[in-house]
Amino acid sequence: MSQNTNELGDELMIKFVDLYEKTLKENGYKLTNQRRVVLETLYNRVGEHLTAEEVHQLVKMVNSEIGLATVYRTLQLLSELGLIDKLNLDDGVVRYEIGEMETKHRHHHLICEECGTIMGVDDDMLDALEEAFSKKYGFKVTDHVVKFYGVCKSCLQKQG
Amino acid sequence: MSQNTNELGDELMIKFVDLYEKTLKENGYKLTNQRRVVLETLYNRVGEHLTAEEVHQLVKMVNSEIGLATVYRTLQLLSELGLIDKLNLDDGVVRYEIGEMETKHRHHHLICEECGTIMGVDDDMLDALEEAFSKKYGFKVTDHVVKFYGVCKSCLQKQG
DNA sequence: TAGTATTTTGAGACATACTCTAATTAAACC
DNA sequence: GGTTTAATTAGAGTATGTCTCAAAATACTA
Repeated sequence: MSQNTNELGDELMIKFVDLYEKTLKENGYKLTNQRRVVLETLYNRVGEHLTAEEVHQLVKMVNSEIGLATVYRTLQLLSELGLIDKLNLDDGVVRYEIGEMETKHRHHHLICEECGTIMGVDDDMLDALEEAFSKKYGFKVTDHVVKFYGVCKSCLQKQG
Repeated sequence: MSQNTNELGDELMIKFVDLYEKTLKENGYKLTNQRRVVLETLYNRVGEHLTAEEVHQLVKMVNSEIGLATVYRTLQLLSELGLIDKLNLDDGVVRYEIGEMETKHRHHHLICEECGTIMGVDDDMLDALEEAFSKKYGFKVTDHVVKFYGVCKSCLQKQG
């Protein structure tokens, strides 16, 4: 049985997994089969915001032996390493997503309160704001989380 | 026994509770004794970021009969009505805070990763950003949550 | 390649923040 | 004051997420 679950030979995915393996190794972690499957699953769902439970369901389709605890641990680890993004919408579940390889992992979210759609938006408009805060409050900003709530384009259109 | 737990006759607090009662009534809710105690407790802790459990502890000092579930419900309700702010730092507990009456309840937070201090910051620097998003993505922003992580002034000084 | 040390995993028990239920109590409105 | 409606209490229940520990996989060394 192949170690790699991607039988189609998707070059991009291989490149992507290689890159992530490098980061794992640099931090003293191993790219296990389970971690690879989680990564590939996320890769196949770029732009979606999945809960640990959802990831577990998807992952089990590839390897039904993988446990929920492993998925939780893996998502947490990948998130700590900055390989994936964690998103908390205050609805009692934490979501994770993987970004495009090229873009920075850090971005904002537009959350539609009508249909629940979550849009990831890459934008560094906040860099200036960070500097302003540094000066004004003597606070050295190292990271930020920004969520915009509102109504998305398509819901606005439906409302007329 | 007095209905009002504030025996000192703090005019500001009375004014404050009156204002909040008005908002509750306008939305079809009653200002019960329990809700008043929760409000007064928060009022006495302006600027702090309390968990439901902490609020419950404080509230029980005034009226030991008040249950935890009521505190949870009250905090949720007040938050929905915009009377208090909800803050999620992703550490498994939701915190609540009450703002000064004069200032808008919506503000940003600076979270020090060294000492855990949470600073509330009133600033409308994001208004411009909201407009930019509206134009760029056709997304009508109605609210936003912004958290800055980093190192606070006093921790920076300690580090030298 | 065999042996050893270190990580990682899996299953399920566990922890904990929060919510629901149903009977009781309190508040609002004539 | 009596009626209606909303709110509260206590504790059982729910759900997300974590911990434990034996077993397995991986990396390291000879």
